[in-house]
Amino acid sequence: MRKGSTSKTLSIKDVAKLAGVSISTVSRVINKNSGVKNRNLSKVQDAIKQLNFKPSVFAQRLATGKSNVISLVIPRFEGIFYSFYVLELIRGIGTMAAVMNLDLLLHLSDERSNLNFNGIGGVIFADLIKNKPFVEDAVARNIPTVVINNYVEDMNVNCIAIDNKGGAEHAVNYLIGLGHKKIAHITGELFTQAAAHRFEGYKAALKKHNLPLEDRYVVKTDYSRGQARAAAERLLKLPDAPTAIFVASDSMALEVMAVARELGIRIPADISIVGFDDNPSGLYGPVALTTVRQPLVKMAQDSLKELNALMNLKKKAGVKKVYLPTELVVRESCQSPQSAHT
Amino acid sequence: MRKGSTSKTLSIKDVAKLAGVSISTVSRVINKNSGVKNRNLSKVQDAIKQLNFKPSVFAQRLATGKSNVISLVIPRFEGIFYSFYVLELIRGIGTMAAVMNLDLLLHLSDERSNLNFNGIGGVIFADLIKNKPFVEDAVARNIPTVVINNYVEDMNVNCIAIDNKGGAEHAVNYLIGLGHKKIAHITGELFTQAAAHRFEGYKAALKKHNLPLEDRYVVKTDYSRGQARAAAERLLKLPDAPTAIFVASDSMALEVMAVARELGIRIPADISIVGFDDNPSGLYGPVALTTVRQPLVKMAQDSLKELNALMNLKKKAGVKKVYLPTELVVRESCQSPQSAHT
DNA sequence: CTGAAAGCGCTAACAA
DNA sequence: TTGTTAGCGCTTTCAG
Repeated sequence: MRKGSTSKTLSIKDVAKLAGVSISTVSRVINKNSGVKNRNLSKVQDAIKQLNFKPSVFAQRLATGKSNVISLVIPRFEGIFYSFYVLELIRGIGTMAAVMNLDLLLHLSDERSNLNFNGIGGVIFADLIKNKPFVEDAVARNIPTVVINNYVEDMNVNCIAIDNKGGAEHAVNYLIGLGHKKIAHITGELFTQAAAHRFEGYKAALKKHNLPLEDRYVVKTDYSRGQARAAAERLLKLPDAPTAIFVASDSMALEVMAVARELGIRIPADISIVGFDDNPSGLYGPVALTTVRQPLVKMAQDSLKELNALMNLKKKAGVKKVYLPTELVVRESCQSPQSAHT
Repeated sequence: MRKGSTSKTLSIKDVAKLAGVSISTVSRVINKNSGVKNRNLSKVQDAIKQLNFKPSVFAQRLATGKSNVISLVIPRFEGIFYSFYVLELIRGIGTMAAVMNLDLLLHLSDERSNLNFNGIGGVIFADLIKNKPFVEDAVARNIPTVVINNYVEDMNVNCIAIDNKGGAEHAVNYLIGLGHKKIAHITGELFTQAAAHRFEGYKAALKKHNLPLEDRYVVKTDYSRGQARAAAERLLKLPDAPTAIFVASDSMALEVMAVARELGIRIPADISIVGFDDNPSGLYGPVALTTVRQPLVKMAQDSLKELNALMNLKKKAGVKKVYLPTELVVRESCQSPQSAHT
């Protein structure tokens, strides 16, 4: 704790002196409290402008016991930063925080982190790879907390998650409806709930239609394009190759499409591909990718609204746990299998 | 300023009471000050552990006048969030901040933002789209400040930038060395310094080798894949099509390669492509992308080191302005033009 | 409508 | 080696 730098801080006192009023009056102006005579109001406003004064949020925090600063905790593991999703999240939350006049602390945590939520107004956990203990800490400290992108069964905490299972199921049902029977799945990092649930959705859809779950049609990856490429090669070269592949992310799906093209396999004539994310990159390329859209920005915004509500509540409210629905975006990368045609 | 939530804060007093010592002793333990008897030391440590106490950084800030919190300011314009670079930056700075025990505030700013640096220990500005006024404010307030990804000529502020011009020049020189004479350039968003400098590097290389700068070989874009696609189509269908294209970002270069492939144009036999970024995505695909590597993570880390140094200085040091060198990564997407062969 | 004064949680002299 | 106390910059009763 012995580091940092000083800045000869301009204080409310300086403003008061310049305006010829007491510090309380200045405080009232800063806080837009009604009940300041117009004459004084403008004197203070002028002084503030002239000095370019901004109040210290630290002092405000201390005096009020209230905090506008919220913390966004993102687990720091390799894979997470290669995902479309983190950036969308940061963007959504960052923008919303600015709108709501909240200060956003960004914490990239790992199991060795020492997060200090003391004085923090609220916390958003994005995913829950190894940081359940931090969530417990935040909850124990009575700090408004919401977990996103992870439906939390075993803790009494608010959460907003994407219905990954439903989305995956929907996608695979769609393929089945098209007539596909040999449907492969390229998973993401299965220790993330999202990837695990997508896998489950895949299995559920197969089961529902009495299609067998075949080991050789499931390839597990870490979400990287490299592993997606390897997975695609493996699947496409199978003697009894699948006629459709459900891929756990768009960026991997794009890689799969690239591999197919290189192998002279036509999309969607020879193979159908469905991704997950609705990453704008999927729109370009020769064949627009059919995918599952997840409301990432909505999740980000909802979490902040929820947090804000919690922060303004006096009493503890019961926790809310929600799944946000996904949407299948049908574009050009799927069709009925050839065999079903000819 | 009237929002936020309270958390009945556990204070140093509670620890003191439980440990049976005075608050100063507790403070000494927290700050690892030597001169606390072992017996008391462990009593306090036990109490801290038992209560799960963490000191309030706000109170610490107020008492010491020093701040561990730094602010990362990123301009919020559409394009910036589609870039590889922002994520790398956040990752680099976020990780480094954790290591250095600094709290990282994330500010997505636009011209209407009202950034309050009062009490902030230091600021990093990533890029400088429309927020020069904020930089001026920070500097005026004597807050340690460093600007990254933008070489600032007209302000007395530290900056660390990538040598975009040199990198671009190097890339184009390489193409020229290979025998190319008809070299096109797809730019990024030219109001970013990076894109502008890359364009300048392109022009400088042409000029140096007495190659004409042809309007029809330069296409301006916003860095998006969509516009890259349009640009590629336009260039590749030109009657007198270029034999090489220098593209201002890897993600756009990948799109260009995709278009070429769709058009039956071989890479690198028919056209050579060079990107910029060293985005790992460039490694996959049928032809690995030759590109210019920019030390983004180093830039992020250096900026934080620099900032930390500034924060620990008592006196103002002279400002440092540096360009970080790039590196041409030769992979498979370039070769001598056909005409020069046959 | 305005000012004086107490206090938020902590640190840093200063005393003891 | 430890405790007492005066602030840090701000908000918020409570008088006036």
